[in-house]
Amino acid sequence: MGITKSDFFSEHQNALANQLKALAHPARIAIIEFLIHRKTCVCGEIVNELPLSQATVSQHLRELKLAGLIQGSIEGSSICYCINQEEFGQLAAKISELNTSVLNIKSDCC
Amino acid sequence: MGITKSDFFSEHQNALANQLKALAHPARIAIIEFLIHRKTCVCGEIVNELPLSQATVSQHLRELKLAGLIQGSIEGSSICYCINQEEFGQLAAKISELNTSVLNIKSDCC
DNA sequence: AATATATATCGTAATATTGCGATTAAGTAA
DNA sequence: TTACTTAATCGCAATATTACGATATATATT
Repeated sequence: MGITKSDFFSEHQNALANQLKALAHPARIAIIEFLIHRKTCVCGEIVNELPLSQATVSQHLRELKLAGLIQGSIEGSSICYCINQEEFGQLAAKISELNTSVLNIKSDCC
Repeated sequence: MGITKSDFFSEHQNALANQLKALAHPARIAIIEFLIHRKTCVCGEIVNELPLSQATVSQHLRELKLAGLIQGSIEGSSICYCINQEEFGQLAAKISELNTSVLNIKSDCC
């Protein structure tokens, strides 16, 4: 990302930016949508759903996991992934809050 | 961002990823929050609010504008910025929709 | 134990982002 | 016109991301 000056921004600004960044890739959105579509935990099928190599998919899963948006548990020889509903809900709530504030703005010049 | 294989993902996945990416930086969140806090269009003060150079802030504003999240209009010798409430609302709605679907998942294994 | 399957990690090349100084462009004021 | 102000753009260096082949790890099966 280049030299991001995180130190100069607030904790919540950095935290929100990090979670949004985790979601801000088509492959990772596709993963989330797949997990949503299946409505349960998904074991070992995600790689086949994406037009990317196994290594790359694993990396994307890792980033979603690091951001707390998904979680995985070992299930036999494969790994089950599901969305962390709590975290995802909190992220959605933050965006919703921002939007509520946005709706309070009376823009009269732009 | 490296070689992102946008071609292999759907239009809406790429579009959502792009808007999220625009928001996924602490400086750009700070800009949005500043515009929210002021509750009106803001002319020529944004540079002073951020711990970044004028050139860098201008770049961040450009990215937010490109993503449609803010808009600017020339006002004398400076430029007034405000949030594009319509676009921002649509982004928030998409996240909210995703979250609604997430809440429908019954995760029983993770 | 040996093999097969599933996933993570390493190493690396290609590309993108971040940040800033310097410059440009365009309006305002003198 | 000249000087001042404000914001965009250029060019570049530093750093981050993306993607993948190769390899490692860990469990399951034979």
